Amino acid sequence: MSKNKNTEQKIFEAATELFIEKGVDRTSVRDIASKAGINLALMNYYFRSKENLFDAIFSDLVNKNTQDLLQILNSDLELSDKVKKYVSAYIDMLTKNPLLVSFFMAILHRSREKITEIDAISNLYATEKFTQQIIEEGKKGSIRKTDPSHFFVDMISMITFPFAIKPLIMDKNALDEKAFDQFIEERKSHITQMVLRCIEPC
Amino acid sequence: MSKNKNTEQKIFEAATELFIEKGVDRTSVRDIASKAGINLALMNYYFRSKENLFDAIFSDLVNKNTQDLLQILNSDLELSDKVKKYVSAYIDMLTKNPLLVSFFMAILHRSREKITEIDAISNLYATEKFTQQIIEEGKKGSIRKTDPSHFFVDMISMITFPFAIKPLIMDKNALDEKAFDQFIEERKSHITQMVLRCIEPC
DNA sequence: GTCTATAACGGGATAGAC
DNA sequence: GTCTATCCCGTTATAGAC
Repeated sequence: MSKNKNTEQKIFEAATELFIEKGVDRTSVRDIASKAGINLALMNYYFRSKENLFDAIFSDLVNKNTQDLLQILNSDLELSDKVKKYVSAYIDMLTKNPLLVSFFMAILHRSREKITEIDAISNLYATEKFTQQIIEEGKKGSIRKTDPSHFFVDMISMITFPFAIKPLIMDKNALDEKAFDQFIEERKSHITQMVLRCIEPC
Repeated sequence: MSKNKNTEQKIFEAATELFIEKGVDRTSVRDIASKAGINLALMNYYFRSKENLFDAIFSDLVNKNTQDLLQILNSDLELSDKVKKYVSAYIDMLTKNPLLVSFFMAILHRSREKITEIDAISNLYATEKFTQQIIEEGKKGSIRKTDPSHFFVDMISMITFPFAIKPLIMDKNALDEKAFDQFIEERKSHITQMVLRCIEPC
């Protein structure tokens, strides 16, 4: 945006947008150079290759968009407040970046061999505190005994998957962009109530 | 497999496997021809282009793998039996084709502009009968009043999403293939119980 | 650091013989 | 129908001048 950004940053940002929008394999380095307003040789000067640039971008995207969410999970909040806040913050983040899930899924298919070697990925599931909380409250009896793995998978499935299939949901229910956002907004309380109801003590 | 298969079929099957395994954009027509044991010119003789071949394959994959599931949803089964059977059949299908969700998600990112123009896609949500059932049972009071759109999205999210993030689940929980299948198998009853519990009358 | 020019390759698609 | 040969284009990456 600003003219004062250095070249490396301009390349990085242009590539980020294009990768998310068109996909890595359908974005050429010429596209990137053109969007960044520089020559394509500079791309190779700053990043050694397209794949290298992609690795950097992907790690950055993961880091940037998961820090706040992780902080919530590992906070000292009471469980139901934590779930409510997590669901809401997650959905807000994805609403601001509506293609992020879809892009991430595409990468998970494209690069599944190397995906777990990316350092930033462990950020996605550094949920020890949250896990412990569920186990301990289960022991205390304040919630039903719950498998934290399934519980976590349930939550992120219901939060993120609708973004991945957004075009299908819009088509099926004849929604425009605004109505889709409304549908997603409804899911905040829907998901929260749902997962909390299922761990209520018997 | 059999030597008697005609060429068109051999191309179709080779391409299907490669597309699912490596992704459409990372599969070349030379890869396809080689795997099918024919020359690449034949690919263009039978299908006009790679993109055309892909369209045919994608529609076929959707049709082939959703018919049984749709039949369950639109059957006369009682709601809780229907959900149980649907969840189980869906998970069985995906367990047999473990890359299908991931591939489908990648396509949903790659081809999201044209995805809803594909005829076979409407198969995915021809769920009128199921929808009606939820509304009517809600009115009768045999279940809680439930928004069928959210209910359906919840179900397919919890069923399918774990397959899309399989490498992450395996890494986080230190699972091998067998343990992952076990985790998925557990989800059959887990998901069924969860969604049914949430529509129990108040 | 930034550019132009180009190398080196692989891609999809087609012509034309058989 | 099936093949070989080839076209033509876009791709990533690099060499080398400034």
